Amino acid sequence: MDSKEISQAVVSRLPRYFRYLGELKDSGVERISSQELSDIMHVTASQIRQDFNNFGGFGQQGYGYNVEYLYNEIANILGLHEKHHLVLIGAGNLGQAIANYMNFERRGFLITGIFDVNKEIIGKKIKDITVLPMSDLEQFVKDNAIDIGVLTIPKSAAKEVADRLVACGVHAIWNFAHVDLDVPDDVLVENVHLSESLMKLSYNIHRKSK
Amino acid sequence: MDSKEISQAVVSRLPRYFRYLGELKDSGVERISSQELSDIMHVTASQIRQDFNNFGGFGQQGYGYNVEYLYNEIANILGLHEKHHLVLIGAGNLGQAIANYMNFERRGFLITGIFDVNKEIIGKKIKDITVLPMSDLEQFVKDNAIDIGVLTIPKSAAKEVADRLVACGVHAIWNFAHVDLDVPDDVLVENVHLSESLMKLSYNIHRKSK
DNA sequence: TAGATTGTTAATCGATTAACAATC
DNA sequence: TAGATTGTTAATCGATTAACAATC
Repeated sequence: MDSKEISQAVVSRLPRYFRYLGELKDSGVERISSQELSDIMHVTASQIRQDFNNFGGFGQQGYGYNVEYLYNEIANILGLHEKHHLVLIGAGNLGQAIANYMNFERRGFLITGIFDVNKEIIGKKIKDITVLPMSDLEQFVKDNAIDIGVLTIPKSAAKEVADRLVACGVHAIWNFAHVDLDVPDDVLVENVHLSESLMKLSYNIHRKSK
Repeated sequence: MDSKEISQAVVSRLPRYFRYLGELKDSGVERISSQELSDIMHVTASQIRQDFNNFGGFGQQGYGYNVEYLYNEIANILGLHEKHHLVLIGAGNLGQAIANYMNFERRGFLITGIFDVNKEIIGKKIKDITVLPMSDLEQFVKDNAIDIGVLTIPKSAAKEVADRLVACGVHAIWNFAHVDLDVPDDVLVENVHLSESLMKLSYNIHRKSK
């Protein structure tokens, strides 16, 4: 069906379109042209039209785009109308921050299980979810149709836990550990490497000061 | 001096090179060729050589690259040999996760002040640092030569706080709030938009399942 | 209908890869 | 010296921008 592959450059711009369209929708804007959106988002109108047309014709000549319609189409493209069940491995500050961030839930990302190695934390509740020991992981994943694993653990443990997740059927990993995971081709990994982000900032500070 | 501008595509690969070279160094590897590094990192040898040569000739024909030398050069390029003083605004879970992540400190990023609006949190200590009220922000930034502001606050407050930081001289912002900040040209912003990262993962899951 | 704005093709720009001469 | 591997130029590939015919 889908013949041409969409580049990740395009994909990485979709969430931002989605955010702006959501804001426009919430403020009651009904229609918008690529030029108006271009002015607001500081990307070229040409790129906006090219990006949208990767997925089909959402606009109308002489009119522009209907904000609500386009918003929903992008939600569809991003898979935000589907529910996802997540396990979060590592209930430290970062894990808790993610578990408590309600907006993910609103978009269909349901934190279903939380796991940790620390006996002090196991058994406690985070957002109504009891933290379980790592030994329960495989059974839990199978029983709860988990499709995303979130790794908020130190890099030393990340590869082993990733292997365990993959072995019991998880096919997508949101990885906050500062290590590159080595998974089969059909398993998706999305990395959030905070220290790399900070180093980029550092580079630009350093360059500017010269 | 520096005539040609380095593209952000190159810059965003540097931290990863730095990480792998650090690991090689720690495991006692003395020299490495672009081909060997290519095999390990899964990028082309050609790209590795091109990337490094943006900053000068770090290798030697017939030999390759000295791991420790290259590691230090990249640290220099990234500005990791300079100290940075950070204020962290928002002492929730995410703020605490960042404050407690020791590795930033090791690279010269010193969390010097922590601020919050919540009276329950103000006065408490996070990693030996007393959380201060927002009213102290400007004076603190001036007194402590702060050069980076970290925004771990809700999007509703982010723009206003960013303006305050910029007004008192902060020229770099590490922004975790899900909003695009509008700052003067000479102020650097590095965004970490977690929900956009998760949506990208969602897109790829959704696409794969078709 | 006339005006506006998309969808799409063509042109440009930039980034990646390939090739090889320079040289350690 | 011969072999290896860089530094760098040239070729290719892909992404962005410009232009405009299609059409609402």
